[in-house]
Amino acid sequence: MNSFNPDALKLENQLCFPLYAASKEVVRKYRPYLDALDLTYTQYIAMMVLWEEKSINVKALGARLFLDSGTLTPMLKSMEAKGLITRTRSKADERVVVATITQKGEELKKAAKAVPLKMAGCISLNSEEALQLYTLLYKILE
Amino acid sequence: MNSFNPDALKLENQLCFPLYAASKEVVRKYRPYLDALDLTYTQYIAMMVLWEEKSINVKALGARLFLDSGTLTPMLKSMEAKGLITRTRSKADERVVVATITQKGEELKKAAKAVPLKMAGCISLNSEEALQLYTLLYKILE
DNA sequence: TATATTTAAATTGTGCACAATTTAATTTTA
DNA sequence: TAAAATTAAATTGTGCACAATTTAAATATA
Repeated sequence: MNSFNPDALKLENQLCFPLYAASKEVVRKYRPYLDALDLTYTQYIAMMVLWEEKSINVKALGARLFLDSGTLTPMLKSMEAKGLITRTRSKADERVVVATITQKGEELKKAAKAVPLKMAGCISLNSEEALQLYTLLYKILE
Repeated sequence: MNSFNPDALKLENQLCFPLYAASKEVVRKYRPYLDALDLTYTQYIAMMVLWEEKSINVKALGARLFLDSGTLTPMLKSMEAKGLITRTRSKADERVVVATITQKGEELKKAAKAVPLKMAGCISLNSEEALQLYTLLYKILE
């Protein structure tokens, strides 16, 4: 085949573009709620992992969040500076840095509990559509 | 109601997170194809608008791409430096800056034509799922 | 028609994101 | 077990992304 769809390069025919735009819009809508917690969006998803795991090394956190050390190292340092986590080298393997949630980090969870419900109200999908979207997105990620 | 779902703050229960992660992964997959065209992803979606419209002002472009002048001004300057567009002040309204595609910008379309098909091969959705995802994402954007 | 308001870009400043490289520790293997 | 290869974080450098402010032009209104 040697001809191409002439509309293939139209913005409205891209799947990537609404994905890119919707992602940014949703993160933007989080901002006022997260500002109140003094968290950025990236810090918020890192805190979700830490509220669940209590302790995790940089590589494993990166695998969960699809982020590398270039993004995580400065972010974790800033979270440490705010007292939300501690960063310690693993005794068993000095290459590994472990982030551990602090009491202050645990306590932030109380204030964060209201965020998901507030956000749900900002997204114009019903629960069936949300589940459908969730499933399709994870299909891309796997 | 005064109790909350205890799992509401788990990463795996968020819709925002796969949206955020999938968007980044898809943009990352574009990189090798766009590097070959000397375009960033943001420049690529701007070029899609310009291939279609030939000429557009910054505000209208921002409305199409969900981007503001803080992002567009430096990006359009860099596209101008590469010879893909010209930037001119509107005669009718000196506040308005119009980006217009050049011959070189038009010619880049030939090389770009293969990109959408290559990208489609990178996304693990069939055409029905892709349409479903497209529809859900635009529901969020409206 | 002066003055106030609104509007469009540009500028400034902060924080991601990520590729590429570096550093240091650990593991392999010759 | 010494050298090579691998691995985990950190570092470096570039380019978004966006809030907030500034500048300059156009429009509204007193």
